[in-house]
Amino acid sequence: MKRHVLIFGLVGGLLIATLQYTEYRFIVIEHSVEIYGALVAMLFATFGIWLGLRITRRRETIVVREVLVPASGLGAEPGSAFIPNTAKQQSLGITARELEILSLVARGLSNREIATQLFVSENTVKTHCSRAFDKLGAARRTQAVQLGKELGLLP
Amino acid sequence: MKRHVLIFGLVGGLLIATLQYTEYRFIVIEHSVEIYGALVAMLFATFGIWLGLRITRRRETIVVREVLVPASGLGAEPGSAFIPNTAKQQSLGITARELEILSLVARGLSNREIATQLFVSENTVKTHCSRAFDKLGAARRTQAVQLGKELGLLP
DNA sequence: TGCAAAATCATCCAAAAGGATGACGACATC
DNA sequence: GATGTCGTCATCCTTTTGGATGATTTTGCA
Repeated sequence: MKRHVLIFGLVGGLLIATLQYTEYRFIVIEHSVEIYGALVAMLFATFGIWLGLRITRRRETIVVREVLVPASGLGAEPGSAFIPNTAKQQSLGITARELEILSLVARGLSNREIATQLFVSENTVKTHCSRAFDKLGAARRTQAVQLGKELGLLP
Repeated sequence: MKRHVLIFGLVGGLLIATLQYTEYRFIVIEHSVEIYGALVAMLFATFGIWLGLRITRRRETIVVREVLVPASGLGAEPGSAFIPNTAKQQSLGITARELEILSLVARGLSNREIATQLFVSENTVKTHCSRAFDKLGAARRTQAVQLGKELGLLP
């Protein structure tokens, strides 16, 4: 991958150099600038396409998908209950309430639904969400959920 | 495919025209030809790469092999790679593309980020999302992610 | 080669979510 | 009593998401 960029820079520099050199030999021709433009455009277009082909060559993927029958546990591991990472929570300064709301977010509830369920206003939910997102470094609720799961804050 | 060639020609023509036009205004600057060359080169290189990436998108051979696995834990098992529940996916009529976008949603990406990453427009992402949500019976992306995980479609 | 499914893109509109900021009361702690 | 944290709520504004719908293109397959 890095090699390609190198080649790219090389070819670019070479072309520029060639351009500068040939300028003094053929610039006398009328409209040669346009011709230059077209030439360079063609060259780099083909090169770009080639590069695109190169770096995406590994598209021929054979995907073997194994289908498993959902016999017993669907997602829920029997016997092992979720244990929240309280240390991480504290180090991030996430309050219990914020985590509670975060877990409801993770369940796919909207702010309004969460507000109804917790008997608070939607604004309050939004505030908690904002603070939690901020502490997690998330910009969206989906991202917050993902981070929360990665950090062991959510099941 | 034909449209791409058209766009190519159009951009090319436009660039040449612009070149010709600007020539009479800035050609007085020393070494502007080189600058022109570099500019045109850059433009067409990016365009070429884009085109290359576009036309070589997605070419995978999917081999669905039905293997019955003693379904024990569908949750996060350390060391074992995630095996998507293709049966469930098919029964819900969720396409590969939709699932692909769904997995990016689950990673916490916004529609715009997904669009950028997959080289498609934001509208397309939204369409895929809508269809996937519809098939999953989800009203929100967070809910879709949760359902997707419960159904074994997402890791 | 022609059809059907899938993918792509667009527009319009409504709802949800997010950011910034201020405020107020309850409670614990110093 | 002053201070600080937490939970609560609000307003204003912007961005993101979602829904509905239609069109075009690409692709896989019979």
